Amino acid sequence: MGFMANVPRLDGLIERLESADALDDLQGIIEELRDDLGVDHVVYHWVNSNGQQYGCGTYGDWAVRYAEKGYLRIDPVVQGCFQRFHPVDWKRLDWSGKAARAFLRDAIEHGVGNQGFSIPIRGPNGQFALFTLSHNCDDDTWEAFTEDNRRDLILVAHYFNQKALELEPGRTPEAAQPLSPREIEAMTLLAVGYNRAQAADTLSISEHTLRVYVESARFKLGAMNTTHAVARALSRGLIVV
Amino acid sequence: MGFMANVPRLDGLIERLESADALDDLQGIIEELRDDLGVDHVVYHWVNSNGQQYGCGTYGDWAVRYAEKGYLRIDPVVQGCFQRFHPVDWKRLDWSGKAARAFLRDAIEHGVGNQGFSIPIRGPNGQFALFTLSHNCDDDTWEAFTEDNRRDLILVAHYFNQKALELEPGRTPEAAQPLSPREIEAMTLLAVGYNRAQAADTLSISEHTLRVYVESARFKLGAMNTTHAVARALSRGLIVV
DNA sequence: ATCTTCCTCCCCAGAAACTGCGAGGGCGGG
DNA sequence: CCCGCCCTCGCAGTTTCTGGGGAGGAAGAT
Repeated sequence: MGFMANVPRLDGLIERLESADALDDLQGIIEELRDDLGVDHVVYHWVNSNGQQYGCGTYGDWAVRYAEKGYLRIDPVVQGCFQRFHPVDWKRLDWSGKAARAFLRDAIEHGVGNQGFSIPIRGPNGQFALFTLSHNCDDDTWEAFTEDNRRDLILVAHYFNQKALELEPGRTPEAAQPLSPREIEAMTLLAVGYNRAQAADTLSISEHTLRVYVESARFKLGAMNTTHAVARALSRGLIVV
Repeated sequence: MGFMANVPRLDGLIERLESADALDDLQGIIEELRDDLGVDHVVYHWVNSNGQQYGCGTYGDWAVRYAEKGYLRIDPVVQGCFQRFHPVDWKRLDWSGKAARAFLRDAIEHGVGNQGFSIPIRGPNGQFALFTLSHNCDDDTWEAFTEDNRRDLILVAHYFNQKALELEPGRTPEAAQPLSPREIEAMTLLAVGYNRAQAADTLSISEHTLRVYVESARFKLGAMNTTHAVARALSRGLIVV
């Protein structure tokens, strides 16, 4: 397999993905993909909304350092992809800011390539993941490579996330519990700045009733207070502001 | 051309999608895709969870009736796809329940095919859309057709949604005034359920100081209260919970 | 037919958050 | 050098939220 080849045997890869039945298989598949592509790193990174992370890939100790340092909060790749729909070249992200530059320096020192290409993927309940390629080369080479493989990579990322969703053990049971229509309305109004009286008035119900909805939603979401509940509902995609 | 052909000229279609610069172009592209595929209907449906909808497709008056009747709330396709990641054949959805069956009967009476295949797509800020094919044929034919075209359809749906996101008028990227590091920490802690005392303690500052951060963030975000501010910070990707 | 879930309404007291006032030191840019 | 922004801290009064009760009707599911 040569240097930065096109995605090879896409069919075979996706078939292997579909027949995988353990997270360890994913690690193997991702390493195979890295070798076939000829890039330095391939990483799948699950950004769980409660701060936990799951990932597999070829970053090695950088992944450990990343988690230890809490880089998730300042990583411009995460920040940028979270607001985008399409795959993004790292060069197009906002690397201004002291923290971002320090992060980048640290990353490169720990073996991450100077080039990167990340595909955001979103699933139900606000799930968010990143499928990332990283490599060391010049801009033109990287540009050509990503353009050639963009569509195939989108598909691979999609199937990879599908399998990861299936296999992920931490499928929070409480996340499955949906909110009732009234609860959604109530939470949405609170999320856009209404206080309880205003929200109740908007829904033409008593403030007490609205309170019941909010409490019910808070219970379902496992939240400690209203702000927490609204944050969780937003993170899980149950409401939209 | 012909009956239910494979996705033809995928490259050309995606190129047309990428060069589209108006929502009307999308309507044309979707009609072309329907003709090329040889299916009865192709529909792109933007489901905003606050009740607003945008769609384009070939449903004609059914789309109007759908909106008028508020079918969004009972449509098993929407309900089912919202909880799923992968494309889904309508047969695999839950059609039990009186409302669902009545809805299905009404749909078929208004020209919707007895077969359907819907691809859920999710974008930033909880955006959710459906890309749907519908047709009239037997189960085996439909099964074979969707299996053959699954990957191409996923890609088309992805690029279609990307363009729809670009062209959607309601995209007001409000000046994302950045929060200071301390403000981000404070808002993040509140978003994960801490109250002000706990958050202040965690940051090793006085509760009053924390309050100042929250007020400052609230002002920057144009929010009316803490809950609102946290919701906005989350929506704009300023904090990650 | 029964059971669960949802929607609606009520009271009260304590805890927490909001509003508005003010103050000082540090750090970087014009 | 001054201006603006960030970080830090205090008091007091008012409003809002939280948590504990209870209660009845309507709809859908088993």
